[in-house]
Amino acid sequence: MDDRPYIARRPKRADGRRNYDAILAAARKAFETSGADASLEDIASQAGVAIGTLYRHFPTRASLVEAATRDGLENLVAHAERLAGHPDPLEALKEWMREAVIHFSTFRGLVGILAQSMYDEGTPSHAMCAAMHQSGADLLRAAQAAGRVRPDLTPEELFDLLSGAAWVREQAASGRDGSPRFLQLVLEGIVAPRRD
Amino acid sequence: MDDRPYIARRPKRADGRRNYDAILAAARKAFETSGADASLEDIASQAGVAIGTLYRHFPTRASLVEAATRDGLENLVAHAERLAGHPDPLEALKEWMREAVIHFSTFRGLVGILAQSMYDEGTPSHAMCAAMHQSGADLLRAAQAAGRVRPDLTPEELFDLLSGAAWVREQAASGRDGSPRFLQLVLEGIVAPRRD
DNA sequence: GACTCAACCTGAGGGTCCCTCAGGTTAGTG
DNA sequence: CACTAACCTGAGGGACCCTCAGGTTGAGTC
Repeated sequence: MDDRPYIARRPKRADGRRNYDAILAAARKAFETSGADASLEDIASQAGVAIGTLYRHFPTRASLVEAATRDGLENLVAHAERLAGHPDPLEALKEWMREAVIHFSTFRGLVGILAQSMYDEGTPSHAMCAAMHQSGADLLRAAQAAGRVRPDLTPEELFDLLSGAAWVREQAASGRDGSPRFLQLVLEGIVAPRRD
Repeated sequence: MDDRPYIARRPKRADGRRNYDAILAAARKAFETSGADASLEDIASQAGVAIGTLYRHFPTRASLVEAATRDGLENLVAHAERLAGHPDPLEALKEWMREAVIHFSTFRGLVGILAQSMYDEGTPSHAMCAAMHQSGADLLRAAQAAGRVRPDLTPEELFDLLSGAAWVREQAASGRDGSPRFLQLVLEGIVAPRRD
């Protein structure tokens, strides 16, 4: 009947809100150190709460991930709006992409979830991803209109490049990090070819 | 004492070889449909063998993955050697990269394992990855020597690009597949800039 | 302050998967 | 045919997942 994705809402009762916040804090910490497949039972016990309580507030792992990353992605969208008026649309796009890659690789496994959510409605993070898609597409279009980015690049391709860069960054989290270089190469690859 | 990675060897006794092969065949099928984290117990039962037998031949999941993908990666290295004499070194590099991306994304989760193995000795797939690294580096160097690829690109960066492309391909396995386009963009991005 | 009840919490428990290991079986050799 | 190293089995303990029956409590109402 109602197959909309479950988006965790901050509950109404005081004890509910307390636990919700504690779980979220524990989850952020656990995701950071163990990746998106951190043990939910560990998170619950770290939050000082029984496992059933965690499931009450966050019925799926995806809904917990969504709640844990919502702020960061909201900031990303907000930043895109600020950048919309930038005098140099290519520079604006580049800066946004750099920031996006960092957010996408906040913890191991996140970029996979986001890539999944991007085109799969019925996923908790889909709404946020759609908003980001919009932001990225706008910045891209502006840079293309100014003739600064190859005109055949689509927003979907842009996000593939972004996701790839974020994945490389997340892989390299421990050790050699080639991701700034990766994005650099990608960026240099998508600028409009100079006129002959 | 001996912390070399465990590489599965084809066993000596006839029953051992039979089971080894059956497990490998079942594993290939399971990885293909369920990804690298397919259930080992399913694989064992699919092979008509008890779980202990699977662990006897393949003490770790990584060793099973290594055995299941060894052939494909060996082919990739062999292909590189054949391409070494290609008249157009850029075309040779491109073709090899296209093939590499396909092999890296044989099943979901493989490219992550390979990226891990690339710089982590003590991993079953490390030997194969090192060989591939060599192959790729040779083709890259040749294309650079011919002035066809930007000279500042390192082999490590090449493999980051390849892995990123493979990851995007593996993500999109079900549905929209942007991977040929991804690699295309990358390839166009790394060619040497035309002289002014 | 007592009452009410929806919201909330708990943790036992059944399911899946991981990996180990003690004990039984068998292929191949002399 | 006897011997043994190689091989096989599957029970079992541990981690994690997720559900649900039953108990507790915050907050509104009188």
